[in-house]
Amino acid sequence: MQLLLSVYRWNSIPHFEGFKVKEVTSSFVAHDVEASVRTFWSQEEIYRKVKEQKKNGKTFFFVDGPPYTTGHIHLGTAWNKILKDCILRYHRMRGCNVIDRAGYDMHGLPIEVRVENELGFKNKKDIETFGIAAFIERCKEFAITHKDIMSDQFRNLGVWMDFTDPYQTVDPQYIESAWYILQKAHEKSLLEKGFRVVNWCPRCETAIADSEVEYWDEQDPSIYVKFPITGKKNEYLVIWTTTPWTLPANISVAVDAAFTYARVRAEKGEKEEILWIAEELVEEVLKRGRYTDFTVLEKCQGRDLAGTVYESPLSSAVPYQTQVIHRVVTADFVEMDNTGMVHIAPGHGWDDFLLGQKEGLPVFCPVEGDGLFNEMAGSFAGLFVRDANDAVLSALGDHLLAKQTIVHRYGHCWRCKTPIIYRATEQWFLTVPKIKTEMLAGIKDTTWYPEWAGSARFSDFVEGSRDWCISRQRYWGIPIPVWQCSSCEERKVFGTIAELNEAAQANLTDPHRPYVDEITVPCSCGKPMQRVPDIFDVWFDSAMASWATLGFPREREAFERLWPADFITEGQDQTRGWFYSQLGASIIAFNRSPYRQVLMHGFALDHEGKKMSKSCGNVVTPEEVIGKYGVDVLRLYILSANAPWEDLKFNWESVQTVARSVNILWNVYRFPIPYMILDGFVPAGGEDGVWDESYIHASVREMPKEDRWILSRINSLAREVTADMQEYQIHKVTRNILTFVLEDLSRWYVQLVRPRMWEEEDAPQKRYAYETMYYCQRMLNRLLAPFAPHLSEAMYHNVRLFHDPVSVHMQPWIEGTARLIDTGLEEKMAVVQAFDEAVLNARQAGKRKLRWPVREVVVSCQTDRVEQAVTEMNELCSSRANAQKVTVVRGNWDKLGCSAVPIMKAIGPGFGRDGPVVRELIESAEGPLLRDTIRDKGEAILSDGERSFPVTGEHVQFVDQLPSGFYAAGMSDATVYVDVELTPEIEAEGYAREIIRRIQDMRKQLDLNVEDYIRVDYVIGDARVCGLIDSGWQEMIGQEVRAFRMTLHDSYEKRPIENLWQLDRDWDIEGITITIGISVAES
RNA sequence: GGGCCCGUAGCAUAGGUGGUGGUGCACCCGGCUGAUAACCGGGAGGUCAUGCGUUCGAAUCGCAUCGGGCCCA
Repeated sequence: MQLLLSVYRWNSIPHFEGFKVKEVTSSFVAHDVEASVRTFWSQEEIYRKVKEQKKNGKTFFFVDGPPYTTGHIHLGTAWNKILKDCILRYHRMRGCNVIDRAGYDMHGLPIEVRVENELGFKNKKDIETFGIAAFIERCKEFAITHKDIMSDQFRNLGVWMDFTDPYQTVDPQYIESAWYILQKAHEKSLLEKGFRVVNWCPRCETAIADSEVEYWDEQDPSIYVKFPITGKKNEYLVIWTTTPWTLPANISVAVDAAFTYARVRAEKGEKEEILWIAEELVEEVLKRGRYTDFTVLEKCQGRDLAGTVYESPLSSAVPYQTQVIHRVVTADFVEMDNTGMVHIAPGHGWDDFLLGQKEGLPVFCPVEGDGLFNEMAGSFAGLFVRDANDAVLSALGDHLLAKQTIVHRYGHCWRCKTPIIYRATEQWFLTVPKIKTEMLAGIKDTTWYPEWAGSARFSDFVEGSRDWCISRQRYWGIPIPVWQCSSCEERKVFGTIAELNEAAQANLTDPHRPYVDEITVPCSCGKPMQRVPDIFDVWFDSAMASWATLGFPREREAFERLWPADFITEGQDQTRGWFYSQLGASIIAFNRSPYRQVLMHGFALDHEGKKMSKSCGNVVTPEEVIGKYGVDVLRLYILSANAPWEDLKFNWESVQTVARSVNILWNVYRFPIPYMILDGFVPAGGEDGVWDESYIHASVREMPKEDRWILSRINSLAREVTADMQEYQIHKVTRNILTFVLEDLSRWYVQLVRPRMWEEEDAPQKRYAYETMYYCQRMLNRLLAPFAPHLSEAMYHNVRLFHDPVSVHMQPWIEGTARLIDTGLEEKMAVVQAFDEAVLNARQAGKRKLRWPVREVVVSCQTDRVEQAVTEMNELCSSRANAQKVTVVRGNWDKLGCSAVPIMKAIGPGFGRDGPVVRELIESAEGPLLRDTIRDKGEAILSDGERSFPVTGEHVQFVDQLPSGFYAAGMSDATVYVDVELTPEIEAEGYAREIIRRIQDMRKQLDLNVEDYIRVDYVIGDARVCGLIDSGWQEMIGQEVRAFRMTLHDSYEKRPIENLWQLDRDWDIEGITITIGISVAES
């Protein structure tokens, strides 16, 4: 036997031409491995070469959902790109020519706000003063530098997408794609200009989308206000609001037609008033107003109140209010809370506005874009709306019935966090509801993963879609390509820059503001047409990504060949974001869904399932994980932790577990390498430097069972993994692969082939082991490549032959070869594994270490399955169990006795005062005989010589009695019995193995080379054990530990004093002290 | 307030079409020591969020409640 105690230096090992496998580090150092792989990729331009290799394959058109260029990625962004990367790598391995152009979302308010902060700006006037051109150049610079930073971060995740030429929403060509769609919308009459109430940020002075509104709790006044009814004395309608500043714009009061309202006389000390309040709420409202008593005078339904005319309580402060005829109307959104009457200001609320349209109410909005009241607001002019609340309250005077404060969710601008207001303004809209049917059909034409993401969630969302306000009163964005005549109603929508240049006789190249604003187009009426000043909502920008990334409309060929996208994947928040905007735009432009398959993924949350946020301090960054465990561990963790569409609850412990699995993988990989190097192993057929599987296919029939088994297992694995990939069950895929590595490769196959690996002769058995192991490595690397691209590359790189492709990522995917799969063998091996576990279990019960042989293991089995497996694999079973023989018996084992235990609970009532007699009879009966009798005849007659007692199954239970020295353990459908009784022979071998192990350990402590010989001098004080070893085991020990000379003494005193050993120490073996000294022999 | 998803041992995760809850980590005990700052085995640990219902029988089906996520209002 060959000893392999020290680490080989690879350059000192001879190797064959064409295959130069190297020794590898003893544990997996992620950073070194990943860094060297990264260097290899960039130096050898592997990504480019892989794409080159696949360029004639079937195209797989993927569209990257463009991240916003904030400049930093978080765990969710990392997940998103890792998911995309592994799917794209998988398709490339399957031979696809993958369109993998990355994209970036680079316009919009977030960047404007960042730049404003950098420049110390407070509002829009500062920007105008600074100059729009200078400002947007700063925005552009910000977007581009941050785009580059993010590309580097993505590359560091091992993501292989085209980051050298990403599509960018700021490119003129991209902007044209947006113009194109607006032109289409215009042609289809889906573009409307309208006066509407929108979410408005008074700081940014622009409309913002519903999706840009963030809600959180805010403290606001909660007031009850009396509106005097015209022509009645001292009689009021009572309304409730949390926004006093909207009262100057009050036009109406809404009631529910079916609610009952009460007219009550309310008393407060001397004072009396007549109030209208919803009947159910009277008491509560009056309590808040500190009224002392009330009487219900009259009741009526809401519909009867409609038409009632009232005065504004602010008419003296707001002159405009005196011109308004305020009346009560009915509405379906009124609820039975507060007063049951709703204050309506059509200029300040969406519902209010719609109701106003329906009822023909005037839209009054005395608030400017900066949130200040204008002259129309009378005495409030110049005040900021939220600051005007107090002024409004005092102007209400006695009309204020009650005032409290309330904490409620209120909307804020997502960028600057200013509380938003609702404001009626002129905006541009896409009338999405008109294309709802087509959108729903588009959803059905798309395959969704999971299915409910489309059929339930997204469909519901589209079902409730409203007009989309696409205009923003800002600077850094795609200008809306609408030119309007200054004098007539004429307007034009341009679809390309060329079209515009031609119409305007201009030479515009950069279509951004302010350059595009300078272009005027002559109108047919003779007057110039000017561009409307607005830009697009930034959410609109990415809507056309699927064709903009192909250069459409400027380029047509790629679009016609590739569009729509084969696949996209984004987070669940994009249901209302990118999934929606793309679908809408695509229906407008082409009347079909822009994607064929959509995978909706989850969010990255903290370990408690809470959102990660800076303020909570629970943020985990990708860099942190990479710093501790490396990129591939992060990737494998994130991909295996849960299904893609479920939220990820980040958990460091689980990351650690994945890291451990990866380390075991690394160990499995490096385990055979020293032996292969030593033997100069070259895989069969590899002499020409290219490996193929033909040898395995040709030899599989001759190979040992365990080799055939692992070959079968890895091919079964490939099949399962391929099937799961089709369904994007990536968590199952990665778990399955890691489990295979741990259970099948590391814990089983490697253990089984170990002895074959260290055989000295060039035996066919060893060759098979090498070939099998080599095959597994090559296959496993491919299966791992999409998920752990660095690790698989590093391993592949070391075991590939000289003319094999240089990268594992150029290797084809494997789907599993049917002829290598032997499910029967896999099932039998599963039985052996269960047997192995049971034996270890029984040994433990019998306190017999695995190192000590046992005489016999008996398997009593209930099924053919176990019987066949243990019979056919008997040799393997014996070797695993370290047993001299493994015996299979069907049914009960005849040496198994049983003892009868009386059940007194049944014997007492059954036999009365004879109970104790029966008990003794049962206890002294012969167990097996009694058991068989009761089994066969239903009862047994026990007699004490005088009387007989019929005993049945209810009186007695039977307990197995193991023969002396045997210990049992159960397994599925069988029980194993292990005889741990010692014989001198077994004991001798046991001690010999114990001694060998100690000497090996000492060699390791001395850091001896494998080829070094030693001298051993040892003392066994126990005369009997000394005798056992001396009776023929010394030679075996000597061989195993590579000793020239073994000197054994039966007492310490007999040791030659003059000898000094390089290492000399006492060992306690099974309670016996053995002293061992070793030294290197000078040959 | 509404839609969708999720809630299984300390933590994480399996459990189509209902039939006595598996696995990994951590923990405790033991083994191994020619992959070794590794590895293997065993043990303990669960009101399957809660309640009600359908059923001979529910983690699995239905309804309601609570908690979490995304989205909408």
